[in-house]
Amino acid sequence: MPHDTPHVEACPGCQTPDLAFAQHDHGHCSTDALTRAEALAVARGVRLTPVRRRVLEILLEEHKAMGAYDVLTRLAAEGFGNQPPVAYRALEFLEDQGFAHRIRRLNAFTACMHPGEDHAPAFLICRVCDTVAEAPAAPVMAALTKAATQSGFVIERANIEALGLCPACVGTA
Amino acid sequence: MPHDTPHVEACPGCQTPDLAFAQHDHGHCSTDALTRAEALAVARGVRLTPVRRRVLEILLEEHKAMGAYDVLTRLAAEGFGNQPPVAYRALEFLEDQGFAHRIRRLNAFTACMHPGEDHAPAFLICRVCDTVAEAPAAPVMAALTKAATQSGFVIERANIEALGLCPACVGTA
DNA sequence: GATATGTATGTTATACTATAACATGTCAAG
DNA sequence: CTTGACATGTTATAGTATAACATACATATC
Repeated sequence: MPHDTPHVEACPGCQTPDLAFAQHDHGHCSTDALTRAEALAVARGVRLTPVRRRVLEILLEEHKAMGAYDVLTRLAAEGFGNQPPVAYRALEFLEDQGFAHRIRRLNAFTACMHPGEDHAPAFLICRVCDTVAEAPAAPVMAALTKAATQSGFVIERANIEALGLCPACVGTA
Repeated sequence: MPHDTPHVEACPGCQTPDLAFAQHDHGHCSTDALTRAEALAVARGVRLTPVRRRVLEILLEEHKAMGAYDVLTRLAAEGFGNQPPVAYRALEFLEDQGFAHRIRRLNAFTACMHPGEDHAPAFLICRVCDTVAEAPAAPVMAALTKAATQSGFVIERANIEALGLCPACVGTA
């Protein structure tokens, strides 16, 4: 088991929430997330095929929310399919496996920085610089689950997305 | 001030979260929400014009999430404009004023049942019967705000949407 | 190795969602 | 009565997503 240490404890850029917007060694985050995804795919018996893997790499490289058509453009330039379903299918796979997240507010997708860890992602979207941060949302999810349970509703998936101002843009505004 | 009593305390269908999915006197909810919206519009100096008002009525009547084009179809049938911007503008106004909510997961809109009350809406979407309930989410929002604040992020708006099974569909499945 | 089966991808076409841009109308203040 | 702000009408187009079917590729089984 090559991943005894959770990513959040090993990655300086992810260690604390307040660093989520700060500069950090993203190369480390990327390779780590990819390695984890590969291991998880094997463990689950699903196939991280070339297209799927490449899409994940692209999302990791860009390190920002990308539209399906942005991803598709990159894929096409590299000789993969150039029709929308190619991108959407790969993105759907990645989302199903928890390797990427869909940000509905932006009609966009972003790589998950903590694949394999059971986490409820909450996204903080800066309306000025468009930066997206994945915030730790276990308490948020807990509160949501509680509210749902009181109604007898069983949650399977949740989207938690906040729009506002990131630290940098709060300062300049 | 004609609205000393919060809607939630007066509406049997909204009083408790677990009734959100239950049958209730929706006619009451509708007229009440509309009355409140009218009063709020006056108080704020914004105009609840015929189109805007009609869109809100439609959302209240249907009592479910509607796509912009669904709304547009109804508007067109009633002699209002029949071009997309007509519907989108009215819906945007209603959302800005807190009279309606946008559910991004569904690309749809729904009337707010508690206009004027400062509430953070969370939506519980049943993937079987497509019913959408607006759950009380103050604790959820509090947790989200806390997480954001730790990053120095300032939240202006948030979407909290959960997909799963409503009480009725949990039973049959 | 041939073949069957499930899964993944290629491809065409189209459906659905949303907004830009500009013209026209309406209302209320000065 | 005209000016300015806001609302609506209208045309056109941009952007997002999926249905449906054909083909290829993997693995398991005979």
